[in-house]
Amino acid sequence: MNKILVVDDEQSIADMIKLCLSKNGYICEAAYNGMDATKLIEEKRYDLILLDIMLPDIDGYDLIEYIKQFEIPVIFITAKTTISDRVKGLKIGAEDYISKPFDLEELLARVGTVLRRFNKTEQIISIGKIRIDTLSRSVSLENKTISLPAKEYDLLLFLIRNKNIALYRETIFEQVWQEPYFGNTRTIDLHIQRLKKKLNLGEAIEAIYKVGYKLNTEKLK
Amino acid sequence: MNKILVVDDEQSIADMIKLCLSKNGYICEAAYNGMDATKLIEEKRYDLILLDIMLPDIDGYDLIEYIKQFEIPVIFITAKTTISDRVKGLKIGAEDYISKPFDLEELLARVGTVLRRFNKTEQIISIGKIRIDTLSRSVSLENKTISLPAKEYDLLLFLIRNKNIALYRETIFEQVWQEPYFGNTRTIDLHIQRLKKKLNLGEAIEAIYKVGYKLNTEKLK
DNA sequence: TATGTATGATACAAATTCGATACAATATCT
DNA sequence: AGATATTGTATCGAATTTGTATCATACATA
Repeated sequence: MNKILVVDDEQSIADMIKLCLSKNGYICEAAYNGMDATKLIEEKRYDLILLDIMLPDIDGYDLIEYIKQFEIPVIFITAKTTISDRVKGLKIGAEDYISKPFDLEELLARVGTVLRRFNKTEQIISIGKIRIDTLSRSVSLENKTISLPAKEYDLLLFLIRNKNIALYRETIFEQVWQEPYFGNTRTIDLHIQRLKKKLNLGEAIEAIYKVGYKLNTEKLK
Repeated sequence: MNKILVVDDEQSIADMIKLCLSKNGYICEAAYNGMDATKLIEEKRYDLILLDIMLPDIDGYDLIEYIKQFEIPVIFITAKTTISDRVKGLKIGAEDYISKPFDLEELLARVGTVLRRFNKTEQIISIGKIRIDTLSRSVSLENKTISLPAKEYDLLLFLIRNKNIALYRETIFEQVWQEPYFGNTRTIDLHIQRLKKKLNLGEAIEAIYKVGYKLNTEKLK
């Protein structure tokens, strides 16, 4: 469970975000001004901070400077959308930014991405003889390091996080490739084959005819 | 089978939603005002309620308060899209909201998500000696895994979800094959036969002369 | 009971899918 | 830039699924 702090002086917005995140499996707290935020950050270990740059008492850019020492990733929430603001935010150390008014779906997606990027989720995943270190993005099979390119790694992680679930090609593509799926492409199949070969998953990754694939943990050797 | 109540004073919209949900495997009823809604909610056990907040006789926010005691998740349908409305809706206990005009696909997706979140969808379906895991898309008979191709699997699920109901070939075809039915084809019969054979359903799947088929659970061994 | 039609059974043909391989296009690194 | 690695497309063939055809049998109804 990841802990997230929302900092926004517009209480309604902070609460909405908090509610949304809470409903989606995060532990979430809100602060309505900069001072409270700093106190909370010192007290607790957050995995991510959502920060409105326009705060009444403290300048958001100062606050992010302060947060840096704790090595907590930050997503900017901002009404300002000029390029220069974005640049300033990102330059100064924000991991991402999102402009008001925003879609909660979008927010969730970004939160997920940043948390994953910082591997605030599980660090070591072991399954069968495969071991994944999400921090270093390295994979080993029977203690021998296997080098996996980005897409194959992402696909593997997705399969493992959804093990024993029949996954439609569409789902796989949209989650791993992050683009809409129009069918009639063999890209997924190719990558599946490569994974099977490299990690000896010939048995465990089952093709589901006309549907997609499934990682069957019972067939792991 | 999930039961869903749609509450909207715009009768055309309520009916459209009802039709859409019915066609997609939900049991759906509609209420066109708040009073009728409360009566229905007391009578029957719904798995989900789609609620327009702008009702003529009862305030939507009051209605949701009333629904709380039944622990039924609610999705707001709203024309209002201001942040403060969303906040109010979510704060007060709605699981999600969807703004008019909305896409029926989107509605279906959200309905599915909320039902899943509340574990209202059965992941495991057991019927007689047959057991289906809808997540892994696997079927077993007396604990032996039976591999079913896509169409047969879909057909089986449809029969089970509509057990003890006489199903017209037309209905079966349009639901399982998702294309219009022009008759004069034996496709369904074939698939029925294959299911019977593989799953020992010779008795239970009854042919209804000139109509179609019925899965009779009383004749399950 | 006779008759026309509907369904069951079997065989077979058409269509689709998926694994394998080769290779071209991109991206990354030195 | 050149080399290397990654990523995706194209093609082929085997296996599977899916649907049609055919014949036998069962059924409803007159």
